[in-house]
Amino acid sequence: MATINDVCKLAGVSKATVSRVLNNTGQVKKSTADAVYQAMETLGYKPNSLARALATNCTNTIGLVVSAFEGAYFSSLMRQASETAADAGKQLLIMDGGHSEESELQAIHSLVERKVDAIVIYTRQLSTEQLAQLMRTLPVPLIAINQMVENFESRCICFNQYQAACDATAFLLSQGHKQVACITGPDNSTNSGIRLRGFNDTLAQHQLSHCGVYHGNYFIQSGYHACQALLDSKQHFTALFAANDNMAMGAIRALFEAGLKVPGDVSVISIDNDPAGAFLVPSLSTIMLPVEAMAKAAVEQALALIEAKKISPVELFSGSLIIRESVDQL
Amino acid sequence: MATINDVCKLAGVSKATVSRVLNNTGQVKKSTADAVYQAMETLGYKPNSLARALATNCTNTIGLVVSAFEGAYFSSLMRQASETAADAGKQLLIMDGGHSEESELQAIHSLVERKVDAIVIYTRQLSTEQLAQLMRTLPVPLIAINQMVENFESRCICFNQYQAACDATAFLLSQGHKQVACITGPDNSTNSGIRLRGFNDTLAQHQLSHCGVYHGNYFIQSGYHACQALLDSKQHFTALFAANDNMAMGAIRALFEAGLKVPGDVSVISIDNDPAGAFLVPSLSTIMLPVEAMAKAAVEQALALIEAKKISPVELFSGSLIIRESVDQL
DNA sequence: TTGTATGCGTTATCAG
DNA sequence: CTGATAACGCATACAA
Repeated sequence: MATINDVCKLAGVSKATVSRVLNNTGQVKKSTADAVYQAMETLGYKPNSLARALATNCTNTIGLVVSAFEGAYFSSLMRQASETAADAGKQLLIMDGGHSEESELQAIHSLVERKVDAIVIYTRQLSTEQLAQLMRTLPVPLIAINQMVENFESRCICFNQYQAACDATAFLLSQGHKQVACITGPDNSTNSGIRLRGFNDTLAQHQLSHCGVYHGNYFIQSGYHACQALLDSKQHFTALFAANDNMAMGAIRALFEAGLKVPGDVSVISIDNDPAGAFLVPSLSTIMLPVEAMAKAAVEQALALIEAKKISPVELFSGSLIIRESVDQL
Repeated sequence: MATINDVCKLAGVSKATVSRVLNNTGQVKKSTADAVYQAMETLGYKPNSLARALATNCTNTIGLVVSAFEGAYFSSLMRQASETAADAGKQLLIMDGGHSEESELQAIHSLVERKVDAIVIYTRQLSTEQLAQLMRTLPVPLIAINQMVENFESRCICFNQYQAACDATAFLLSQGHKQVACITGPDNSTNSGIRLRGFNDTLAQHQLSHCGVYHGNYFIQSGYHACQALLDSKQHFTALFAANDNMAMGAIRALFEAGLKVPGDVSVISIDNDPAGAFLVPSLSTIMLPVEAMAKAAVEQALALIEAKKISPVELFSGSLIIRESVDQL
């Protein structure tokens, strides 16, 4: 591995000059610049990013903490974040936040130790208080996806969870359903609670109440098991609202195994718009969650904070209803 | 951010001593060690990983290049690689290889510049010659998943693609099917070609030939479109072999839209064992691809190479048939 | 336009 | 057992 010193010798100049032509900083005579380029070329010189980072205190890296690698949601999140960062000449360092509060905190601190320039986190474990504290004390900007932190609104990229749940539920009601069950996320999850509230509030507006609420963990198996529990309860229902597409898929399987047809016997709607949903049989009605736009916004906000630009607040992202086959009129 | 110098002053010792207690290298009197610990504690000192990496030429990071973030296959790959690396005290730096040869090469070089200790790559673009050259010239160990490179067998983690395709096809034939079509991967992909060969060879062994071969790109949409093309060809077929679960899902949707029942009219089998396949209606028969074991093996092999241990060759991983509902007897 | 010298935060090799 | 001091590779203020 050739270093800057090797280039110096071959080009017959000093480190400072090489550094100048490397970074286009300061004036360099064309002829010497050419000599330097020539030397770099023949040596196959690549600057050592570690040394550069140590000297400049800037790694050109943005950290991303996700709470899972599985599922279309996180795939889209990672892809878009990666592309947005790349477009800005930064790299994305993806870390698994694991499934506990400690592991998420550890992931953050690990990124801090690695001197990333900013951190974007999708958290399912940290409270808004913890996030507020981190935003206050961390040596680098922290952007949160899907958590609203008071006094740090411009660092929060949020989706209108409540509205999405309301829209999904309202659509079921508009199709004549009056007996609606729900599979939502974990008991201790803020967003899961909000979606549940949207569901219940919408029912209440129509003088209805739910036919059972069960909790899953957003994975497909949990939807399957939650739906089995729902069926075991013998509560009659003609429609089901699942808090995400994966759980809806699991639920549809459980309904099928119970001899129930979708949407003939039970209509199903959920949230996310996993691309696979369009190809299922029946295809899945859902609320489109603009995760790519949110990921892009999160990284762009992080980039702005790195540049110490004045950060403009971010819009609240909202979903839109996508009607497919899994919901039928009663 | 407290540095080692701050710790020095507070503890009243030299950098060397602090470094010693930090890394458990050399003898330190218990009392001074305690003083150093105390100082680190009160200052909240965290060693700067960049400086450490610059001095030791070791970043404790392993690079992983994937060719997509989407799909259960890569999710499992990333998760397992991440966990295996973490268990060894290393971090995983995931990079998108993009969809071209150049972008894959760029990802590799980007990781090299970042001084990762080793690189694991799942490539769909690089030829074995290119990989051989990289393995020969790169300053860090390179491990390839799903490509066999001559003279570097111990750096290749491979799946028996051929056998998997044979097993899948043979199962269809064993169920009495004689008119079998195929949706495989891209035309220029080695593995796609191998799977196709396994398919054709197995048919030939039974004096049969295929009822159409179409190419997709492993995404669900491509399976859908490939199957539509197949249907448009008016070739009659009672079974379909798809090179991965995603394309099988897309194909099933296309069959459904054409009024064909799975498995009543057409049986479908594929390769991967995406966890979602078990929950589809009908559930998907497939060949289990042990991607997690392979990811683990890849990272472990990388770790061994970093330690300059003598690397033992790696087994050829093979699949196993998983029979579910999507295949029926003729 | 170019070179010198210093610092970034560690590790590691010496002496003491 | 401990402390100077020289790397590691690069950026940059200051001189020339």
